[in-house]
Amino acid sequence: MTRAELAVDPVVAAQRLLGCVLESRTDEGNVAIRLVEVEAYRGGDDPASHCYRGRTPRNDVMFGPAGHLYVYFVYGMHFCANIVSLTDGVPGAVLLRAGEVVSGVELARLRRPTARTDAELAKGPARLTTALGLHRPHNGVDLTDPASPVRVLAADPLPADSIQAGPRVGVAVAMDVPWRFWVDGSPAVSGYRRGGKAARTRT
DNA sequence: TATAAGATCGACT
DNA sequence: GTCGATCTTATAT
Repeated sequence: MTRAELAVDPVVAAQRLLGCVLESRTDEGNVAIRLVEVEAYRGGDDPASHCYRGRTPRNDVMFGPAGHLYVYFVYGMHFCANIVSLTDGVPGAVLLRAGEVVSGVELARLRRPTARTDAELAKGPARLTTALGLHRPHNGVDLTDPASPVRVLAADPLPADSIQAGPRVGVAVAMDVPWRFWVDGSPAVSGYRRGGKAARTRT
């Protein structure tokens, strides 16, 4: 996967990333995951994006070059990972929502002891991030650098009719834009959950 | 300095 | 289906 292929609108990059393989290499071993569910986030006009209100220390990498990893901490206990798209100061990213472990299954099981089936190992953004062993230090790594501990490997494009689209999960705003994309039929797709307790403001 | 809310998960009723 | 855990980040005084 090249930087140029990712330096496009996140809605395009998201569909392009479906089916691609994300590989992480650590001291513990390697894990590779085939992406089956992603979501697009855009700065500026997207109120659900972390960049909506401008550049901050947290979302800084989203303003940088495409192909870098954006890792952030949420809900006091989970990490989520994004792939930065667009560039030239225009922020955008693709949230990695779910995938199928294609290599390093044993290590993924160790990292995800609560998963009852292999399909659950990376079924959800925080689960996927945990299965890959990604943490705060991985924020900003270049996924297109062969020497990087985390990389995206290109895959053959999926047939258009196998890609489904729908509203994003867990966001309380902009629910009318179908910027969540997933591979039809994969057992690892996390499925739709409306914004829960944290997403609801006053009644 | 203080406070509110969050791109979730898993346990429990 | 509903709720609690847990803490960082951003925004308001």
